[in-house]
Amino acid sequence: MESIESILNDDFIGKTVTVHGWVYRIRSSGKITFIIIRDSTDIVQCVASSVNLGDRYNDISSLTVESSLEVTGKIKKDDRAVTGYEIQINDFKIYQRNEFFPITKDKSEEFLLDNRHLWIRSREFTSILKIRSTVFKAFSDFFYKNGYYQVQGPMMVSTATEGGATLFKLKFFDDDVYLTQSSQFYLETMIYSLEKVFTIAPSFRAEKSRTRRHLSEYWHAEGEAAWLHNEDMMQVEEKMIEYIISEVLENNEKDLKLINRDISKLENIKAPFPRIKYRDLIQKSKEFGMNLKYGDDLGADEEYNIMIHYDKPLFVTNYPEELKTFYHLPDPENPGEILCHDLLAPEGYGEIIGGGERIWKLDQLLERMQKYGLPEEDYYWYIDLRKYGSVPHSGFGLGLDRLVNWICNLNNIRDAIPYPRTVRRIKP
RNA sequence: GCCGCUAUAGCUCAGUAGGUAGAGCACUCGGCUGUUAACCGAGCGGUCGUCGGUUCAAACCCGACUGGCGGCGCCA
Repeated sequence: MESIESILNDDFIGKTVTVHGWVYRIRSSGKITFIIIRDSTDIVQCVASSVNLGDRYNDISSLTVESSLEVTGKIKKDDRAVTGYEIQINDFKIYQRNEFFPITKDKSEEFLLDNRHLWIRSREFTSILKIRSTVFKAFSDFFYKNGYYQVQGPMMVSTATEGGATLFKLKFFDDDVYLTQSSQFYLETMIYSLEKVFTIAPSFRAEKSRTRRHLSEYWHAEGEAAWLHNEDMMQVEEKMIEYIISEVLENNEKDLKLINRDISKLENIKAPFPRIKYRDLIQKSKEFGMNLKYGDDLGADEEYNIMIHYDKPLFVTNYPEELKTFYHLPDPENPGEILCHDLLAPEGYGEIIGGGERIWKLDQLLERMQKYGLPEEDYYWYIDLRKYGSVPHSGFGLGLDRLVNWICNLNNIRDAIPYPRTVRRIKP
């Protein structure tokens, strides 16, 4: 048995091969039928003729799209075939003869989402999922290569990380628990032994967001490292993004072409990435056609207006403390600012990473928690980390689906994940 | 939470100053030995999202509800 990709070259001309897969297209003209067969690697045109197959010809010429089969035949080079070669069928085995496949050439967004379990077989989706696979692998590989350990936190938690309003609540025996929004705090507990850790885990946000860059369940890649400061962490992240993209370029060139991605834009993504302080960005906002004042948060429109001017990702640092949550370390040199960073992706995509240096001194953390009205009892274990051998440390959270969305230049984050969960979509 | 758009055949869509519902694709049958989401002929296919209102008459006008899509806020 050969993969389709492996037989599409001149070495196989004249040889007899067997491939198996699914009917991608089928066209019949009486005594000759063209069947395009698809497997996970590629597609190939196969020719069935009544002269070769005799009585069995009708069995194969009447097949329907997505029926599964195995064919054996000799390979011929032919420019008329979609991938340049074709198989002259002289034997075949049908595994399943389908009723008609529901997805045809006309398709609405809603229909395709309802039939996502079938739509993911499409060539575009297959390529996106291959790229996504590379992104996940490259993320892990990068951190393994840099001495990080992979760890896992719980998905069911009793406290919020970001804020109270966006948690999914569920019953846990007699108690209420929440689905995690971030594994950050649990990663922080592990740096005191492992020093450098990362995780890939789902995070859940009950925000009723109706946008093309939000999911209710998304894949969160997080890292946390002892002894690193904000700038150190940014250097790790830019190398990580550069590595992931270089791996995609190396392993998925065919897939990027199939989805019509402009590869030169990705080839340009090399560290270091530019950095700008929030207050400088506010000053510069007029150049980007906006009139922002200090204290304004960067919304989707602002990120877009900024990032269409950059061809590399951009770090925005030193946000005012009011714009971010309680655990960020205040900048001793710039009162009112914190040592944090967001990474905005180019081509208008916007935020893909949020990170920064964490407060590591006990009194400072308690003071900030009080300001935010957070109950110390619920966070006793997080507070304990500042009592026993506390050290400076930094971390980040990356939205892997957002990264895939950008790398594939997709229009909607839904198409960066096989089964998107949004406020309006829980099936299939 | 707020704003906008949308719902007609299995799928994509048209439809009318309010008067018995239409095309393409898919499917079935027939034809075709070089197709490229083939082509030609015939057939099959609808309680026009649901409920209510206006009217002699509603897919069409009005209201409510439900599903879906997009935008904002929030974030990754």
